[in-house]
Order: sequence, then structure tokens, then C-alpha cells
Amino acid sequence: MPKVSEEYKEEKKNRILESALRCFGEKGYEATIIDDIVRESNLSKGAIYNYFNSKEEIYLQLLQGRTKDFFSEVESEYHKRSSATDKLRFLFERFQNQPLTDERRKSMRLYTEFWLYSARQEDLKKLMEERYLRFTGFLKDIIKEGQETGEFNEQVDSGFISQIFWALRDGNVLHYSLLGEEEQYKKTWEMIEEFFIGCLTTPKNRE
Amino acid sequence: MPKVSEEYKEEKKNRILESALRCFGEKGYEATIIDDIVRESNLSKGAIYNYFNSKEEIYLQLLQGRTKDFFSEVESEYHKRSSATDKLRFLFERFQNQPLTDERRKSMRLYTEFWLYSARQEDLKKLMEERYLRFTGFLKDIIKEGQETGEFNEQVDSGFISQIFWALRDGNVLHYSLLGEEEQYKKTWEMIEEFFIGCLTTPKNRE
Amino acid sequence: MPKVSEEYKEEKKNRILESALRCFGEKGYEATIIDDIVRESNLSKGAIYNYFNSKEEIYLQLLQGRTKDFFSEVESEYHKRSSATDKLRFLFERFQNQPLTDERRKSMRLYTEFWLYSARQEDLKKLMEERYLRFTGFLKDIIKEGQETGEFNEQVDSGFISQIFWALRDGNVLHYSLLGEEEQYKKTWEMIEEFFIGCLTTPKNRE
Amino acid sequence: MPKVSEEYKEEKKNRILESALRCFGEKGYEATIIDDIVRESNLSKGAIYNYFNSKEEIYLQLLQGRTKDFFSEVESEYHKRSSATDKLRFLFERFQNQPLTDERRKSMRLYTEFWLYSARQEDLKKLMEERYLRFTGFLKDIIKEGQETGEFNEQVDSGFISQIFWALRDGNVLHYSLLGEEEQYKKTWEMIEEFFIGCLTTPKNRE
DNA sequence: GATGAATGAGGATTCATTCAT
DNA sequence: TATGAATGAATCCTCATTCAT
Repeated sequence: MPKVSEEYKEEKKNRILESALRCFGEKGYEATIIDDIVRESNLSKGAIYNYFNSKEEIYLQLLQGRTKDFFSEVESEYHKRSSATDKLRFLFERFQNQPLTDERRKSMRLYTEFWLYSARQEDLKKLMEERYLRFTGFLKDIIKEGQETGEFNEQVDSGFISQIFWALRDGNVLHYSLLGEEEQYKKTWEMIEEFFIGCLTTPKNRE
Repeated sequence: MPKVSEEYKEEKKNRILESALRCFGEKGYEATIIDDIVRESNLSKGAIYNYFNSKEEIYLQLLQGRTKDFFSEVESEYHKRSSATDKLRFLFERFQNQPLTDERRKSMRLYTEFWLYSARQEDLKKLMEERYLRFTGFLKDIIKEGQETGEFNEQVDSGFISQIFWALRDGNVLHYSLLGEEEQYKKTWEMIEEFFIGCLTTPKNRE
Repeated sequence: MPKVSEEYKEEKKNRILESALRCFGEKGYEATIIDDIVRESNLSKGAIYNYFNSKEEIYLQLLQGRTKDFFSEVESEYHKRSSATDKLRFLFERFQNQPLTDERRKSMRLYTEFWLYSARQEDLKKLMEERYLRFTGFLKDIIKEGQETGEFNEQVDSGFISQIFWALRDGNVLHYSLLGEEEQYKKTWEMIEEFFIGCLTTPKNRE
Repeated sequence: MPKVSEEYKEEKKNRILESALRCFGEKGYEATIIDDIVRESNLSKGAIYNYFNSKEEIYLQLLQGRTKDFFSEVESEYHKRSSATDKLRFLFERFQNQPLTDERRKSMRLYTEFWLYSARQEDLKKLMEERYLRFTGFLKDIIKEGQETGEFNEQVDSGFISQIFWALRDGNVLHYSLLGEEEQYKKTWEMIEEFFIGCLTTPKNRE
């Protein structure tokens, strides 16, 4: 069997990640034991440790994959939009229209859980902070762009508003992931969107 | 030797709860071990198990106490306000002006963590749902009252809007508890407030 | 059961140490598993970890106890001897006449094994070096004393000769512990003694 | 694919043995994992298991090779010497003048470690005993030869004295391998030599 | 009621060995 | 023969909970 192709290995890794996502999503990180992933993936314990060094590493790669997916998905689309407003609209649309599978819901929950978890470990904390900066930075850039083109109100503090965006988004995601009310989730997105667009386009003062 | 006064027992219980809050806040629920609470409280392990049946029960009572405190604090004040607008304003003020101690931050984190945790256990889940309903119900009642008195726009769906409120609040709390940026936290509250008041007072259509 | 006396705890610790000595002596450090000690001591795994933090710590304390016993035994006797020659003779006697129980043989083996083991771990290595210095220092002092009183040849390098002593002793101990030939062990001690006394008393040159 | 030349196989085996020696010497037998040898040898795990049945077998063959080397080296030289005294002197010289490389030091350590290890396994124990007998027998023969030619004191028990020799040698080797003090090592050899020659040549009584 | 020693079922991880390719 | 992925028993250690005193 040995000397397998890179794809084979990649596929195995993905199989583990997917299984782990299901388990973590189902039971939470701490409550998931390696044997759960073994059962779910139909691999042996040793095989899992051939691909990952620890349970935490699996968790981490899951999160990183999610982040990577988000950016590659969004960025590819986002270059197609010319105006900042379009880009922003696209971002909202993306959140509102993503299919709300059970998988995704679990993944949302997991993401919050991981954030909480990493807040207690110095090394992970740093990593999550970088991740956070990437998210806010991304939005900030769009807003700045809009301010330069005159689409958005110049007096809005792009940094603050980006952070507010992600806070509200995370609140909505948290509630949806725990309560599972789709309609509520979408409605909340609508309000967040309306409010943001309003806030960015209406001329008003923020120090 | 048995039979000590009720106050004595109450005091012990509180001592345990306070110690547990510090520990859970510091390290998280799963990472906290009973011996941490023993150390923090200067009580014996046996003593703790005399007052609580399990680690989970301590966690639970902590949350319930927090909820109770919130309602007793808010409700006492809230009866003093005559108009729904005043009541709402008071609610915002309360969130914005509560002192942001480190203790409170930990407690915020803990609350989110617990919610996540309880989402996997049928019995706790139910309990958290009731708690959630109490929160949304509370706000819903204020809004309805305002709609009846004509203060608020009648077409707003009080149920939806209450849930949105708590989602946004929880997002803000989550971010603050993890990032610790006070100014951002307050600024976000301002925006949430502005938006809500606007949304409730401006006549507009929501289906 | 709790709130037990210090003696109780001391006794338990000793029970564990004795059981561990038997196990380590029988199978070696690495090959001994905690469950062996559990079986041997009739204690639970948890109980053992109440008294020691790790398998290595048990090993270490065993060795330290052995060293302590040696010095307290030897030093108490050694103050009774007035001349350096007497002290030296006593040391030899002590090695030659100690009862060669199976227990002791295992303990000898264990001691060599531990030395080997610790040579790979920086922290333990240092500890073993200190221990070694204590042994050579002890003998060196006796020799120096004898040189000052004129009992021993002044030209002998007390440091070198002490180290040689311990090397030869360890060789003899190693062979005895592995081969178990008592007569050979004693005969070798006689030769070591004869040689040392000769070497220390006959005037001859060493640079 | 099978059927490669004997030399090819021999070479592979040696490569494995050499790599294993480095690893075992560095980390000890138990602490060395097969992957260490894989890394060191640049062979695959499967290849190693094609030549050896187990980790223990590698260890064993290493020791056997070392013994074989010792005897072939010493015996070839030793036939050149005519008198027993010369042979003995040659033996001492050989120990004193062998280059003290780091490699050799590790190998010394390994040899003691292996002896300790094998003392717990019936099959290996027997093997080590045979090995031991070979060593003592070798020396015993020289002494007997010297006694027959009148070079050595007839009353010395050649068996005992040979064993003493190896015990002292092993003590010196053990200390050197762990402490790494070259000068001390050589000085000790000098003393052992002086003593032995003295003891074999001076007429004296041993029962 | 209080104490803290004892229990032992887990749980993460390792690693010698196998075996399909 | 060579490869290295797969296996899973083995091992150390943890920690919630119990219970004798």
C-alpha cells in the first residue's frame, strides 16, 4: 500500500477532518474522544496520528481550513465587483444565502467553541487574534475603498465599524447555531445589512 | 453534629459558587478541576460535595444565579420607569454602564461557554431554552407595551426584534469577553441602541 | 479515613517505594508499568499518584533514599573511629559484610540502571553528578585526613584514588548484581581493600 | 525482484547495525524507536524488518558483533606474543590505548545497558553468561599459561582473578562512559594493571 | 457536617510490527 | 525486495466522585 500519492494522503486527511468536524460539532471539542473520530472515520487510531499530531491539531486545522475557505470563496467573487458597495452587498448576500445545513450549523458552533477555548492558551490566542485581524482588515479595506470613491460616509471609523460588523455577525451565528431558527437568522442578517448600509451611506458624525 | 443554621449553609454555598466562578472564568468549565475549587474556596472536597451533587450542578447554579440577579436587578428598576421608551433606555444604559471588571468579563465568557456546553445535553438544553425565552419575553413585553401606548412602531414584530437584540448583545459580549476592548464594546452598544430605537420609532414596514 | 497522621502517610509512601523497588528490581525501570506497582502494593493507581507525581519520581526517591541510608549509616559509625585507617577499614568492612539479600542485589542493579538512564536526561544527570561528588568527596576527606596525620602516603592524589575506588566498587557491584556470585563479590572486595590500603600506606610516587 | 548478492545483503545489515548503534548509544535501547533507525539509516521500516526480526534482534547482533570484534582483534595479536606476560601486557595496552571516541563511549554505555537488560530475560541471560565465560576463560587461559611457564605465581586462583579483572574493567568502563573523564579512565587502567601484574608475579598465598 | 485518601474508569498518545502494493 | 501506511495493544496519567473516620 505504501508510497501512495499525495492525493491519497490529502483524501485521508480530509476524511479525518470531516469525521472530526462531525464529532466535534456533535459533542464539542473536549467531549469528543479520539475513539469517536476513529469510529466516525473507520480508520484506526494510529492512522489518525499518522496524519495529525494531536487532537488539538485536528481542531486547529479544521478552523484554519474554514477560514481559508471563507477567504478564497469571498475573494474570488469579490474581485468581480467594481464598487465597494457591490462588494459589501456581496458579503451580506453570501452570509444570507449560504445553505444552512446541519453540518454548517455544527461548524458554526465549533468555531465559537474554539475561540473560547483558544482564549486560554497563549499560543492559540495569538493565532486567533491574527485570524480576527484578517477578518476585520478585510472589511476595513472595503470600507476605506468606498470612502475614497465617495460611496461611503468619510466620517465613519472603518476600524470600529468592521469590528462591530463581526461582533454582530458572531452574535447571530452563535444564536443560530444554538437555536437553529433559520428565519430568525436571515431576518437578523437583513437588519444588520440595512443598518450597515444606512450607517455607511447616510452622512453622520462619528468621532 | 448536623443541623446548622440555614444562613450558615447559604454562606457556604455562596463561597463555593464564588470560588467556582473564579475558576471556571479563569480556566473554563472542562479545564477546571474540583481541586481548583477546593484551593480557591479553602474548603474540603467533601464539603463541596455536601452542597452540590456534581461539578455540573455548580456550573448550573452559577448560571441560574446570574440570570436571577439580572432579572431582579433590572425588574426592580424597571418598575420605576413609566414609559416603554424609558424602560428600553434603561436596559441599554444598564448594559453600557455596568463596570467592566475582569470578573465580569470572565463571567461573560463563562456564560457563552455554558450555553455552548448545554446545547449538547438534552436536559440542560431545555433549561437554556427556557432561560432564553425569559430574556426575549422580557424585551418583547416592553416592546408590546410601547406599541400599545403608541410609542413604538406597531408594525415591528416584537418577537423577532427581541431575538435580534439578544443576538447582537451576545455577539458584543462574546467579542468583548475574548478581546477585552472596552471602547469597542461601548461603541457597539451605542450603535445597537441607536439602531433599535430608530427601528422601533421610525414608522416602516416589516412583514 | 481522611485527616490521617503523618506516620500513616509515611508508611504508605514506604509501602509504595518498597513495592516499586521490588518491581523495578525485577523487571527494570522502563519495563515496569504502574500496574505492576499497583499489583505489588495492593493500592490503587490513584493512591500511588497521590503520593508521587510520576513513575520517574518514585524511581528518583528510591535512589535518594538509598543514598541517604548509606550516608547516615556510614557516617554514624564513622565518627566512632579515630584514625583515617580505621575509617577506611570500616568502609571496606561495611561493603564486605553487608548481608547479600536478593533485595539488595536488585537494588544494586537498579542503581546502575538508573545511573545509565539519568545520563540521558539533563536534569537527572546533574543530580547524579552531585551524588557522585558526594561519594568521592566523602572518601577524599578520609584520605586527606590520613595524609595529614601521616597515616597515608602524602603523594597519592586523593581525588583520583577516590574515583578509582568507586569505579572498582561499581564494577564489583555490577558483576555481583548480574551474576550473583557472593564469594566472588567478597573476594573482589578483599583485593580492592588490600590494594587500596597498600597503595595508600606504601610510599610511592604518583604525580 | 528477489535474489541479490550476499554482499549486498551484508552491506545493508551493516548499515542497519551501524545506524542502530548510533541511535542506541545516543538514546538507549528502550528510548530508541525504530523510526530513529529509519532516519539514521535512510532505509525504510520494511527494509529493516527484512533483515532483522525485531528491535531486540538488532540489539543482540550488535553486541555479538562487538564481542566477535574484540576476540578477533585481540586473538590475532595475541598469537604473536610468546610469553603470558606479554599477552597480558598486550591486553592492558589494548584497553589503555584504544582511541576514546565519542562513538566508543556510547558503545560502552550500550554494552552495560544491554547486560542489565538481558539479565531479566532468561534466553538472553544465558547468552550473556556464555559471553562472560568466554571473556573470563580467555584471561584464565593466559594466566594458567603463565603459571605453567613459571611466569606467574602458581597460588593465584586464575578463575577468581580473571573475574576480578573483568569486574574492575567494567567498573572503569561504566564510570568513563558516564562521566567521560579520560584521564581518570587511563589512570584507573594503570592502577588495575599495576595491581594485577603485581598480584600475579609476587609470590603470595590465596586459599 | 467535614475531611481528604482512595478509587478506577477513562483518555491521549506511542510504537513495534505487519502487510498490501 | 522495498516501501511506509495501517494497526491497536499498551502505557502513563487524570480527575470526578465516594466514603470511612
